[in-house]
Amino acid sequence: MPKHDVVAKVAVSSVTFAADKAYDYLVPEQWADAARPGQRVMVPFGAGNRKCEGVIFALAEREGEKQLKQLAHLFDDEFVLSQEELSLALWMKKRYFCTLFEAAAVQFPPGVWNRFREAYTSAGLSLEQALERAGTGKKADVVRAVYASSVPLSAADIARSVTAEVPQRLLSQLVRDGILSVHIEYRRKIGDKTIKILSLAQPFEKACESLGKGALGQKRKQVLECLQREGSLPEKELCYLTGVSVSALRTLEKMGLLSARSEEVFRRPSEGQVLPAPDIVLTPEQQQVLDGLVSLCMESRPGAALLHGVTGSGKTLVYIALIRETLKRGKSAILLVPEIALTPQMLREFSRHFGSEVAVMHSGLTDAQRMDEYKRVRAGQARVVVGTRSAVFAPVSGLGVVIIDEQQESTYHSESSPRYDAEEIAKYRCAKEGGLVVLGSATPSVDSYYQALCGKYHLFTLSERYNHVPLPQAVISDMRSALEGGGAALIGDDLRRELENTRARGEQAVLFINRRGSARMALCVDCGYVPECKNCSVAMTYHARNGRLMCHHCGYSEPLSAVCPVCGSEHIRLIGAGTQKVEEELLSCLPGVRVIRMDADTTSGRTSHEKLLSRFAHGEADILLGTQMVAKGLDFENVTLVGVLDADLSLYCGDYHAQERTFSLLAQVVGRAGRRAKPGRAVIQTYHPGNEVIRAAARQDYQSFYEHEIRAREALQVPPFSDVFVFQLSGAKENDVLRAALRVSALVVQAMEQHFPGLKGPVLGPAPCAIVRLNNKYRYTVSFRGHDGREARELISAVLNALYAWPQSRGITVAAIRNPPM
DNA sequence: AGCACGCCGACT
DNA sequence: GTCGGCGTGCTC
Repeated sequence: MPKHDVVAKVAVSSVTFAADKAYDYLVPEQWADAARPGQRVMVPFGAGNRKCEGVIFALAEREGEKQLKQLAHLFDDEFVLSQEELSLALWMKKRYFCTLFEAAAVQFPPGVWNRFREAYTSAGLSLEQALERAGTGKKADVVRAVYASSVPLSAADIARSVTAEVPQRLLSQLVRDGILSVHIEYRRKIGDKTIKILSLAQPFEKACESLGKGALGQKRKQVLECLQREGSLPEKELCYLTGVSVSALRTLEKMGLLSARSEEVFRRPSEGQVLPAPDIVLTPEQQQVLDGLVSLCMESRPGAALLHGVTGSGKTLVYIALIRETLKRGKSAILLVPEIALTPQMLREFSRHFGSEVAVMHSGLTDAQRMDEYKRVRAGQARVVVGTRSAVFAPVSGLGVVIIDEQQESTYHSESSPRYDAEEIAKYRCAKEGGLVVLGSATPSVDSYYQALCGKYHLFTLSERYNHVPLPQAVISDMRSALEGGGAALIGDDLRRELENTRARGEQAVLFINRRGSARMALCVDCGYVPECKNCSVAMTYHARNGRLMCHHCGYSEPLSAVCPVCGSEHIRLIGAGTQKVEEELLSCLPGVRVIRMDADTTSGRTSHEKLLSRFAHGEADILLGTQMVAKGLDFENVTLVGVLDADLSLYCGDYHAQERTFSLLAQVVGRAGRRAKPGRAVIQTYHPGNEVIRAAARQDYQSFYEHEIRAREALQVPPFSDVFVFQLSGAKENDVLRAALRVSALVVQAMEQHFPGLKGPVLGPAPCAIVRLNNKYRYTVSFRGHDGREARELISAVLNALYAWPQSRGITVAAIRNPPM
């Protein structure tokens, strides 16, 4: 009997919130010296002892005689969370109501979690012996599959090869009976990110011969036809165009009808051509802000600063100067940007200033690249991290400053568990490490601005545009008159005139269409039927490029039918002002105009996006037309006109963020015009020309927007005056979800009355979410308002635990969110 | 979430 | 008689 006395407290994946805690495992002697807190492990978990990933949170002496399981595997010590990171995970569990494992896992570079798998091989018996021991039925099939394979198979491989579900239990039994053996296999080192390009392996006619007749044959034929037309296509693209699944393509590949090759898809911005860093020349105003920020950094408890700079005031230059100062003091810096702003131009800019000191972290990188960057940061080779939301966890040492650019963007809130807010994580880290949080924006969130005015944040303002370029002159164009004149024109007279003038001067224009308005739906004119997604309660969107109706939420698609499935009518029309329709209208009112369209139809890959932009930059078109994606971060010398086609569409929807979002979007779009020498103009088309938000955005007048909005917030008692807590419930059966939501509501009321007298106030809901059914799950919310603090968090934890303890909550998942974005 | 244990109906 | 349906309780 070996002496085991070291116990590891492990956060285990696949544990639900209800059962979440650190589980005790014995550390086998072979690892007794190697095991450390923060290390990744595999553990047997649950009745089936299925192998789960885990993270050691602590090591302890064994106490009591309780039967404990052993760690199954201790991973290498390449990626280990520090004590601080483990503490952060504990804090995140309390704050975001996630599991310990989830909170720990986000702090590792993504690739580390899928570098291994459980692999099954023969235990060395002959096939006859093995079959005899295994018996008949499914077990025999599994045994045959594994024994026939020359390479180890994962559970998924086995399931695929016997074309049936294979429960873990069955595999465990076969291992226990000495028929199969299992080991953990590190997969081949992650290579460069590639995409799969498919093409016909045989001449089209010949390939068609081997297809079946039925529906399946038809679908396959479509794939072949598509390739015949296009030559070769990326796998994803082929799925999009034909609506078949990836696995269906794999089958065709196996049948020898398609051939595949790999192509590298993304390259790190090359470090070879590092240009000398240009001198930073700050305006007096910028210098003053910089001095203020730097002196805050010097304080022992720096806190947070809000940098409010109008569009074009040169915030980026201040960031760069601030980071430089931070490095000089021997500290590190993190700059967070919204996904969309992370353009190659911007990265190049940072490389020029900081060279190899910059590490980039965002989802466009391959896992291997992210791990490399992670290692460079941890080793102290890169002390400047530029990245999106998750870069806030970058393992820098001596954190001097975290800058969050365009701080109001909702991309800083994670939408899946752990639902963290990067800004809060930044504050937590800076509070521990003595760093400064800088929130930068042209249109700060109302909440942050309020905190700044209260003195909770230090407020800095950049009110002059860099080089004194004047703000664009914005015109609000009343579209109601266009409506009266019959026909719902998309381009009003004001905008048309401006477009003509701009074109006559040889300058360019950017037109922006709200995403909500760009959706084109199918409609049966006779019975009013609108095709909905079969998984979600939303109308499907028509995509001209593949002629299919697609669901933007779950990815389901079907061909546009010429006949109404309800009444049999053939009068199916497409409605909605898609970018394509706008393009048609542009061409008819400005003959010969050159338009580049940017939307889901024209930009499927990252490269096509960039290609379109560079074509526009080179003057290959007069007008760039697109959805949100044209609103941000673009900076073209020759663009002097910006048009917003439907400014209202995001105003009157749903929650209390709508006004703020609309203002921010419009102000950014308007700010795009005339950023250099030439003066800019903007036309905002709206059906509500008197709306305060739109008028303020046209003037780029944040102050008056704020004054207006803060009063509304006070009246509604929403942030910053009160916090909003939302329980989001979802499940497959609508009645069950509703019942659970009612239960949550009752539990909250009860808890308030009995244990949390400090929290009182109306409990709202259950209310259906905007999209009640999403991916075949029904969704309801329950919410209440109150001040955030220990009490509120304890109440939520208590309610969640009580709900999970309630038998009828089976099959229901609940998330609790404080002040949800969007 | 999985998975096992347990208790009821339709099959060899 | 037993294979397999899904109700309920636990996971070191």
